[in-house]
Amino acid sequence: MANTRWLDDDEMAAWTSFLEATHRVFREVEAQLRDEAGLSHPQYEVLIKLHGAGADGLRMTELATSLITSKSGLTYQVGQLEKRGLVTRGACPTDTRGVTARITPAGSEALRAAAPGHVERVRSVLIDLLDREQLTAVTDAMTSVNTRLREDG
Amino acid sequence: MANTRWLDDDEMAAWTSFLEATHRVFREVEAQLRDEAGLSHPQYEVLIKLHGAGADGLRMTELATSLITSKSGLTYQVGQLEKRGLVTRGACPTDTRGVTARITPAGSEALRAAAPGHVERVRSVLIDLLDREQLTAVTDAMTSVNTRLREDG
DNA sequence: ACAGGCGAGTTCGAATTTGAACAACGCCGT
DNA sequence: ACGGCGTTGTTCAAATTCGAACTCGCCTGT
Repeated sequence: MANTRWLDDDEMAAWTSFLEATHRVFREVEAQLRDEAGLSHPQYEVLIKLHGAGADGLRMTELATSLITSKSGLTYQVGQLEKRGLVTRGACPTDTRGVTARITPAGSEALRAAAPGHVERVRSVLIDLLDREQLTAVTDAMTSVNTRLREDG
Repeated sequence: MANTRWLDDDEMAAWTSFLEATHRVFREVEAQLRDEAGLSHPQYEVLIKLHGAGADGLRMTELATSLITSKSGLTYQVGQLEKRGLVTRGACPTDTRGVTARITPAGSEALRAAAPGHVERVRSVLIDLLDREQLTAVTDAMTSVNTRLREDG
């Protein structure tokens, strides 16, 4: 193996600032959702995806892939949401093995109730702290990362 | 309460790309550390901080604050590292209540062993995917976020 | 039609995380 | 010196997370 290409000052600054920011942002967002909406962030993300999917719902694997989470973790979270009546599980029409998750009216309502506080917190810990130039720069950089990482899976 | 200031397209793009990227990046980094170094990312972060602190070590609370983690979580992780001989806990000279954590030679060695693979993965999932301009833009934006969020803590 | 390989979801056990409660101590004003 | 309050670090129970193993159904080649 080749010698390690250590991070130079700029690279290290990028990594450490990224690390700190993500920890801070997620801590804040998770606290807000738990305290004000009674939802964990993973649960909120599930509801958002299912809401966007409409009446057809989504297969468990599609959901896990798009949320970048483990299959077992998703099974657990969907189970929790199902217990609370925010989500239903149904058979998949085209695949006997498949499970289709759908959001319920109660789930949509929970989302409607949670969204304002959530958005406000997202603003206060990230969006509103950046000017327009920084905002598009972040989007640009993160999109680059996502595009590359989607490829080799 | 005022009407919610919903996110416009650019703002939403920033948030969703940030969300996806952080999930992907952390998933990759954690997998690398677990598989190749037998360390969790939180543990690696503890070792890094203690390594940087030198022989004086760090108080538990200082450590928790700088890692942006909960006190109880840190107690657990330091306990794990202590079991494995990578860290020691000692009384704090200036405060009877205090506990000072220090990295051991074995801990430094574990860090030396883990670092190359870790850095390589950090490069491959983030640093090397950005050009110099994007790199500084990310640092700039994340530093803004950190500076603001450190204030009202 | 059938075997082998692959994919879908769940289950399982172990490890981890969190906030709240707790015991002990420092610090400040009186 | 002392009472009261904020801190420090740990403990606790409960919830969550992960990967590996597993079951069962799809699908391709022969």
